[in-house]
Amino acid sequence: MSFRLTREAKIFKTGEYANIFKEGKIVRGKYWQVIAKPLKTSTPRLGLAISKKVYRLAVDRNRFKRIAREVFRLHKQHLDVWGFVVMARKSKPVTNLVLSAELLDLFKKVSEK
RNA sequence: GAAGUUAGUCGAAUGGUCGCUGGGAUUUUUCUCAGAGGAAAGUCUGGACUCCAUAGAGCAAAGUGCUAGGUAACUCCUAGGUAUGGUGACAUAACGGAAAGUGCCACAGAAAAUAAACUACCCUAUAAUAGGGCAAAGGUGAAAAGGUGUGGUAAGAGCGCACCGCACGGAAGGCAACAACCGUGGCAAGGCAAACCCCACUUGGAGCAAGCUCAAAUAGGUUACCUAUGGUGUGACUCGCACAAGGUAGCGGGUAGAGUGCUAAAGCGUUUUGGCGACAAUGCGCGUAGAUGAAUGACCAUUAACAACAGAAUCCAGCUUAUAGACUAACUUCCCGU
Repeated sequence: MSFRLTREAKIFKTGEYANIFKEGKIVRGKYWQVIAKPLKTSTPRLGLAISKKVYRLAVDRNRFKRIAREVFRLHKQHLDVWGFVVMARKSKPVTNLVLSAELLDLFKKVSEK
């Protein structure tokens, strides 16, 4: 069992993003918003779309990206094979633990929907 | 000891587990090395680099504006001058020109400028006013044609004189800006040039998504050959001439995409020498992120503290702004003790 986050597990192509945005299911939380769609690949895949409009500072955006990657990496064994695009939502600052807990919850919710 | 001024340093550390990006080794999954900042920020200057343009000169536009130096270069830095602020260490400065011209100067005030005369003061005539003299006193304002004293006068006034200030001329000294000092002048019609403007000097444009290389699919261009003793047009017909369609192969342009530019650099540390200094020369050592839907992280433990501002995107030099806390050196003022 590997916790590695390889290139196959990331979304790179513009077309793939557009496809998920167009046809995916949306789940909103307090701090996150996840858009997801089933895939035919062997593993689930992660894409990040943290807007400059939501968090102006690069430091804040990096923090959200890292948390999203970390949560995905540690739990992708238990996730369904979907493409997940993660977006941040504007909120008051909270601890990393709260953020990770909510994101994991959203990952599970979106595939049950 | 307290309060400050200036210059500078650090910006949590160590260990463990799970990861990320790049290089190297091994050759197929392991090992090993490296991996954000003092501002990486704002994109405000100046360069390197790339492409385009370019005979030369000027206009326009923009910028700069005390002096000398430093630098690849600058609107930067250093040293000095002057002015202003501070008891002081020090700090600050768009610091050329207002007798080239234009414009503006709110309110208040008699008057905001070719000066003028409201309340006053003085003289003459007459009564309540007129004519003349004057700018000392009052009041307004950010600003009203030097200040104090003394002589002088009808009252006054640089009208005369002394000191201070100012302007002009000379001038020790200084590379220079400037200026010790000496003399002359009774002394000037304000301010604003980060208002237009004048003077002097500087500047070609665009930027790494610059640019260079490779290069699918589709469409289109072009060349050759084939279908072909074919088709269409011209024509009564034949020859001839012109044109089109399909296929195959080649050529060049070029989109997606990929590579390159891409990190060794006006580099960092240090020795000696020159210089007040910015800095320069010299020897020795080091070899230091390079992503591209974008790495440098998460969790746990210990350290008295769980920490600010904040995340590289072609690279340098600077400027500006943000910054919890900790520390160093020199200097200043005040207080206490010897």
